[in-house]
Amino acid sequence: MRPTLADVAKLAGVSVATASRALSNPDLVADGTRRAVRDAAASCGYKINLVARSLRIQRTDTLLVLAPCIDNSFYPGLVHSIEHAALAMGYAIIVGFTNKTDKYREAYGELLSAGRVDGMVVMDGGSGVDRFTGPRPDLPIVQVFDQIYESPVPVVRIDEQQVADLAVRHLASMGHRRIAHIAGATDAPSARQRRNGYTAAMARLGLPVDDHLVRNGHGHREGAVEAMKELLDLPQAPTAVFCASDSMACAAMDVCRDRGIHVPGDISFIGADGTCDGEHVYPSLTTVDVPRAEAGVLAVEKLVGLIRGQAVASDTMLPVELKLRGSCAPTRTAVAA
Amino acid sequence: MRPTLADVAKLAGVSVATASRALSNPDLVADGTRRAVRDAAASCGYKINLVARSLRIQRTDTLLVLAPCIDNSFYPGLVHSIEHAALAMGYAIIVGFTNKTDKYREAYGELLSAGRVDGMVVMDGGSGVDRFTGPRPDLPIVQVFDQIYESPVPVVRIDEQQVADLAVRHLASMGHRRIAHIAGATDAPSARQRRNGYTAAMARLGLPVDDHLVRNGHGHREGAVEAMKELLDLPQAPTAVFCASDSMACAAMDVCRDRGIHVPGDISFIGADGTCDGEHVYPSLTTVDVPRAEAGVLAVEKLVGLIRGQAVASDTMLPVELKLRGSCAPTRTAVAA
DNA sequence: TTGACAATTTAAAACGTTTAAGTTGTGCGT
DNA sequence: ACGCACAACTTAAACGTTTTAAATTGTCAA
Repeated sequence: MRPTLADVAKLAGVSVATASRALSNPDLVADGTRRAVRDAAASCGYKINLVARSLRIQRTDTLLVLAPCIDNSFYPGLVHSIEHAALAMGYAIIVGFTNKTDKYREAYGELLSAGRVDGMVVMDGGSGVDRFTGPRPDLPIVQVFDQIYESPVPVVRIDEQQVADLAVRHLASMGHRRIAHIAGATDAPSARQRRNGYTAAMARLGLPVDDHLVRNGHGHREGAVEAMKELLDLPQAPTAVFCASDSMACAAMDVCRDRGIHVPGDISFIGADGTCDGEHVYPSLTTVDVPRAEAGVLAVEKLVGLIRGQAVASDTMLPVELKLRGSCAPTRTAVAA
Repeated sequence: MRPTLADVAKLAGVSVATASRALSNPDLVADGTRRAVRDAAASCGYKINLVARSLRIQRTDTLLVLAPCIDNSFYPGLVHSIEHAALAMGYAIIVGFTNKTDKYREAYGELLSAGRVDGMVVMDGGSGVDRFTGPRPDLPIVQVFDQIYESPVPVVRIDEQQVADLAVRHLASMGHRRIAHIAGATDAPSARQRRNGYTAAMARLGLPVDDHLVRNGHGHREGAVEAMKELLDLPQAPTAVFCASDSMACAAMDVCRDRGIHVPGDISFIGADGTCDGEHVYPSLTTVDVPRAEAGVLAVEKLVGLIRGQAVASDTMLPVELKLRGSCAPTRTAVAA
């Protein structure tokens, strides 16, 4: 059997209370006692039982991080920064990948409801606000990017409209007028906002908003491939495409390569998210960078504030910026002019 | 305050013991009582406190999964299968990314030592057997692919020598004789074994083992880029390269593209791991596929067996297989012949 | 009416820690 | 010599469950 504090206490010839203090609150005991207890603990290989500790102090010092999936390269960096920030603040983390299914969402949500974690960072926009029956919103929860819970559950996010605006304006500045959009999963709020942002930006610039130029890529490669094929088969194909994610942009560029269409000579591409996906393709992908690392750190700080009962800003909006790489070029007419 | 079992019991007019039974062991109480307790629980929004439960039953029904990093695309699929298998067997999981640092390894290892999880799946070969001071080896631990703990801590793995053998034999069968190897991180046992396997396979086939043809890619893109440049600058460059991982192979192929060297016309590439990395590059990467999904499931089954005190096989070896794609071609001389 | 027996339910202990409140002992000022 | 402050330690309660062993019911046969 594993030695408990009682064993250590007996070994050191003190009470359990003193043993506890000596190990976790050393200032409160005399030097000699402290040493005796520590020696006793070491000699019998004592390890604290964190479950018992948590029950007593009513904290677990653990956070739950809920991400949609592990295979999308958008989240690793985000999870990483959250993990780092959490550990620095004395919290362990549990990462849960929901795979965008409610079954998993609820399974992990239980951990918060059942007190196994002190708070939760949700990054999973979810397939429908109404269907997600997560933990009660008055528990410590912070959302990142996509919103599931209504205000006042805090959120750290970016201006999704601005993402689209930067992308479209960049393409327009290079002379493009027929700019297409390959949209992300329709049930993700951020994808819908990017789509709206695209339409708004086009209108603002006086560019024709042709419904045929907006295709649903469903947020994954296969969808983007399909969408791109449709775009290329149009009577008047676009000269530029704004994709709602880098992975879709890469897939769409692959379609062009297969058809012998040159990027960016014949057609320009711009992605969004700033993931490493677009870094090692040819040509490398120009994209709108999302500050994931900052978002992660801010989310943790906010969550810890919430847990400690402090007041926290409920809505934080982070700036995005264009990351220029090699997939965009001026139109032929613009070059000729 | 959150309602406890005592609140539910009072509300239902029964004792705490009966309330507990009604909720977690329904067969042991009368129908009416069961209904009364359930109604009471629902009406006051009772949620069980898993920490208290764990303390009492001396189990957490949670497993720890230790992966080296989240950004390497090798692990997501593995973690995924582990997660799935664990949930199916009634276990929750905590995924820890060690980033290959001992600080993180120890931080996560504490969770096992301190009883916050029932067992651990380790996939982190680690930067040195001796430096890793993880949980005691007599706790329930299963290793996947890379070995940190000595036998008898069980391991699920593949024959790393066979990985190299398949790769080299495939290239040789296409007429290649000057076959180079870009090796992985020197401190990872699996990388060392692949390297040895390469040498052995070359020797077995009677091919010249030239020290200049073996380069250390350190397991990451940057290292592979450096290694590939050196290989191309050799007086006699190789006609084929076996890379210890897909990501390194992709990076190495990028170097060739930048230099105008055609793959597979001028030089052939074969990777290892079977990740999606090599799927969407051009040309797509021929590779030696590692059965990650199976390994994950087996590891969990083994771990749960260990936790339940059953005897488990200590060493399971899984077969690997060649996954043919587009990055290998016969040598010019082989074609001419 | 009584005892035996099964079906329910309950009281109380236990899991391993932390901590409020209480005890002891020492030194110091008066 | 007395009381007092203070340091050091201990006792005991508490956290919220589960479960053993015991108690309470009700039923039925003798």
